[in-house]
Amino acid sequence: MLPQSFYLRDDVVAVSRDLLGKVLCTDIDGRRTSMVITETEAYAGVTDKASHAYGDRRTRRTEPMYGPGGTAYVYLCYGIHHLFNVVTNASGIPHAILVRAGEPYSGLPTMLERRGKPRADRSLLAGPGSVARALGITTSLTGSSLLGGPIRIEDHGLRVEAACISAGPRVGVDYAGEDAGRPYRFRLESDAWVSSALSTDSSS
DNA sequence: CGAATGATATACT
DNA sequence: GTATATCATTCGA
Repeated sequence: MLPQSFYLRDDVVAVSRDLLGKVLCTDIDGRRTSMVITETEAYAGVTDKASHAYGDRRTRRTEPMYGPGGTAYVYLCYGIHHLFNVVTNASGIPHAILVRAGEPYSGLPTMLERRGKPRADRSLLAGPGSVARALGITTSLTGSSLLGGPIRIEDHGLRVEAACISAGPRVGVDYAGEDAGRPYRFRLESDAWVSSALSTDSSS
C-alpha cells in the first residue's frame, strides 16, 4: 500500500494527479471491494472556496482534514450521499482530495449488490456518491487511517501516461477569481469509467 | 429539469 | 438550546 509519505507531500494537486491509476481497496462488512481511481478533485482547503475548510473554518466536522495525510475524510452530502476524500499534507493543513470516479477492479458482485444494479454500467462508479456507496464507505469511517484501516490505497503498478490525464478547472468556480483557472480536477481521458456528471454548468 | 433528504453551521433566544 | 439555511449529489420525468 502507499506509504504515508505519499500523502504528506505539500502539493495537494500533485498528489491528486498521482492518485489516478491507484487502486482504492476497502474491507468492509466482511467483503473486499476495490477500484482503480479514474477521477479526482483537489480541495486546497483554506484557498478553495468550495472546501469546507475555506477560511480556515475548523469544526468537528472538518477535523479529519486537519489531521495528517493518509487520513480518510468521509462526509454525508445532501443527506444521502457519502463522499470519500483523501486527506493530504501535514497536520494542521486541511488539504483533501475527493475521489469522483473509478473503474471496477475486484469484488464487482458486491459493488453491484450495494448499488442495486443487475450488471455493471458506466454509472456504477461514476460520481463521488456512487463510488462511496459501491465500496461500502460510510461517514462512520471518517477520520480513519488509510494505512492499515478498512480503507487502503495501493499501487498495483498501473502506469498512467501524462498524455492520458486530463486536467481542468472545476465547474462552477467562476466566483473563485484567480483560483478558477487552476487545474484542480484530474481524470483519465482514455478511460470509459469516468464520471459523466461533468457538465455541472447548464447554461444553454 | 426538478425533487429528495438529513447532518452541519450559523444565528438567535 | 432551538431554529433555519445550506450542501463537494443523484435519480427520475
